[in-house]
Amino acid sequence: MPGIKDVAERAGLSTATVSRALSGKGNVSARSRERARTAAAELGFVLSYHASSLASGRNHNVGVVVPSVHRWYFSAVVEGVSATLLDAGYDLTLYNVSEGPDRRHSVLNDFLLRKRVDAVIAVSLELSAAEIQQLLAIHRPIVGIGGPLPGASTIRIDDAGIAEAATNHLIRLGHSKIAHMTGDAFFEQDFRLPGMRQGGYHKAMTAAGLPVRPEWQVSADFTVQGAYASARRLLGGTSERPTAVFAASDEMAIGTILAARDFGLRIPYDLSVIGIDGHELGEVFGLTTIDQDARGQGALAVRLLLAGLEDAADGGATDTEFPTNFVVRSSTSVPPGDTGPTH
Amino acid sequence: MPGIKDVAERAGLSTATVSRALSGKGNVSARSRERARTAAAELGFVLSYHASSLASGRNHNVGVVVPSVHRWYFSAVVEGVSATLLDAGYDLTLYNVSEGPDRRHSVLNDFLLRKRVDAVIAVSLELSAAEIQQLLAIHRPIVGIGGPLPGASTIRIDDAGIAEAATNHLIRLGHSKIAHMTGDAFFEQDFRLPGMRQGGYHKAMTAAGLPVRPEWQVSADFTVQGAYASARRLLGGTSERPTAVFAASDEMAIGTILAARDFGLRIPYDLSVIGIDGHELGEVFGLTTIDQDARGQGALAVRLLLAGLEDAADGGATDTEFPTNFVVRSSTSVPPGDTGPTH
DNA sequence: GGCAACTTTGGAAGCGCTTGCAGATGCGCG
DNA sequence: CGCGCATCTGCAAGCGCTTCCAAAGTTGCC
Repeated sequence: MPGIKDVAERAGLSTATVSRALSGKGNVSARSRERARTAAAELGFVLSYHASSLASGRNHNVGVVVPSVHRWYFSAVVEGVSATLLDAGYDLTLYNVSEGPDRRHSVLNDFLLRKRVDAVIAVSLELSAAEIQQLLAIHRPIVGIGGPLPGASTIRIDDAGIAEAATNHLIRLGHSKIAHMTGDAFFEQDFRLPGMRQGGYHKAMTAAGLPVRPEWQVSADFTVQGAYASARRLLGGTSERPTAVFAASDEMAIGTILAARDFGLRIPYDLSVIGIDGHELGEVFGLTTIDQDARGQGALAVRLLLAGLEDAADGGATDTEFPTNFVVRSSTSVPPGDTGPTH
Repeated sequence: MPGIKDVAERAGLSTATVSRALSGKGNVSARSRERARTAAAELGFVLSYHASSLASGRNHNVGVVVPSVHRWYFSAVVEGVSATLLDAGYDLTLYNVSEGPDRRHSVLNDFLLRKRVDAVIAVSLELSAAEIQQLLAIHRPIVGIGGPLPGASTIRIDDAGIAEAATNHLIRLGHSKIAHMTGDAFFEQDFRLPGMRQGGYHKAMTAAGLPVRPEWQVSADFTVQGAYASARRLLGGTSERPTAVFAASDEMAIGTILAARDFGLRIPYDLSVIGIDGHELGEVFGLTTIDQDARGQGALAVRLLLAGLEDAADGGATDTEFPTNFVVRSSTSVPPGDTGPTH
């Protein structure tokens, strides 16, 4: 493998000049730059990543910690992160910690702290204050996607607000018997996202003077299959059936629709369903939802990070609210027996 | 940040001994090892990744190239890869090349070749002979998952065989009007997987003396929504309707089931559907399928790779066939009007 | 008890770059 | 024409480890 020395020799320059020429930093005459470039190209030379990282202290590598890349939201975020990072010439080191907190812990200690990454993006992961301090202590910017990360920059959507909006959409259509499907155990590790959305639902219901019936509060694990099981219980039970369901995610909304179909309920005539996410499958099910551009969130996270790395001005922690987009399709309409919206 | 020197000083040893003690390579007395360990722990010392890589030539990092981490199969493989790699103390650098061939190309040149990774795992990506040579030339073992990669080790399932088995399952139930949904454009970049599965279908049909009707050969992009659209055309068209559909993936099978339901077809009474994958949603839909353990494939790939790296005995290219598992659920049964299997 | 054969240790030379520093070169202007 | 300043270049000192080599310490055996 050719080294920078070989290039220098061939170009008739010193390694210092070649290094400057290829990296674009420092003053180099056009002639030298050209020579260095052609020599490098002719030899098929590529900088040794480790050598330059060691010498410069920069890695061009960011660590991404996600609960599970096999889930819709996280993989979408990772795609956004990946594309933006690749464009900027950065590597992405993936830490998929689906095995649980132990894995998360060891990843932090054994990998992230080993000076391999310039920064870390934590998706929907709640790090302890101590963990954040560790990272900040070694001057690694952190950005969290999906919730507050004390001391770090974050990107999040207005969970409470959109949940309220979703609920209000149903209320405005004339519904009063509105159930809510929220998240459960799996998302304990996250930023209490289910709680925030639930809060928005409560707020809207209360503001409209509607009862929040306990038997209409169900939960699932944010998957279609989990929601399907929960929805069967909700809709097939002996208690009165709601006329609308607000699910905290599109996958859960879809699970609910599937369960409803099993009971012969027609969507939206017998049951309105609304979700949150902007899942690709939404279209097939005609799902009304609030689209959060997960890829866009990932891309933004990277841009924030890189801005911070380049400026070196440690910018301080910022908290960015990412915009969402209400998408009305055919899974919501007026309640059964109703003739139109309340006004 | 403490360096190995600080540890050596504190432990009253040389850096050489500390290095050996911490890495476990070379002979070190129990006493020295203990001292080095405690000193390191007390100082919160972690090896600098780049420095040790540079000095040793080993990276403890493998590159994983996938078409898109947002798709079921790839993300499952990545999870398997990730878990196994993390256990072995390796980093995983993710190259998500969903933006197309240009991205794939630049990734290879700008990243993989920069000596950053010890090995690469390519998932369902067809690399050109030249690309493979480049990687092999710099002594980077490659393993491909999902098809033949000339010169590299591969892991794959018996696509033709399971497609044949799936088709035979339908034939044995008494079906003769069997449609096939195969993949399309997106998978051009892959290992002709659709073609292999199609081949198996053809073989089974022909062996049973059944016609392969062109109007029953449809294709989609391996997604639920794509298959849904195709299936609507297949089932809602004017031509005779098949009594069974063999879809080349579970997601496409699910899309087919959804479309069938739209037409009021009952599964499996009016239409049998079988897929391939072992998708989590299979259970909700009662989908009969052939389970390929995607996570397991990822894990195996890593094990092969590490074995190769450790032995340094460049093992040569191996081709491993990964076992699959037939899962019969409720989406397949005898054809309408039939009373039971043929024997 | 002495010698060969191990085991353990430290010195020091890199690994392949980047970058501070100082010298060389070029240019504008009085 | 000479001086000052800006631009370009090369030398050499690292970056923080690993590992070769030789020296020192142990052990076992005849």
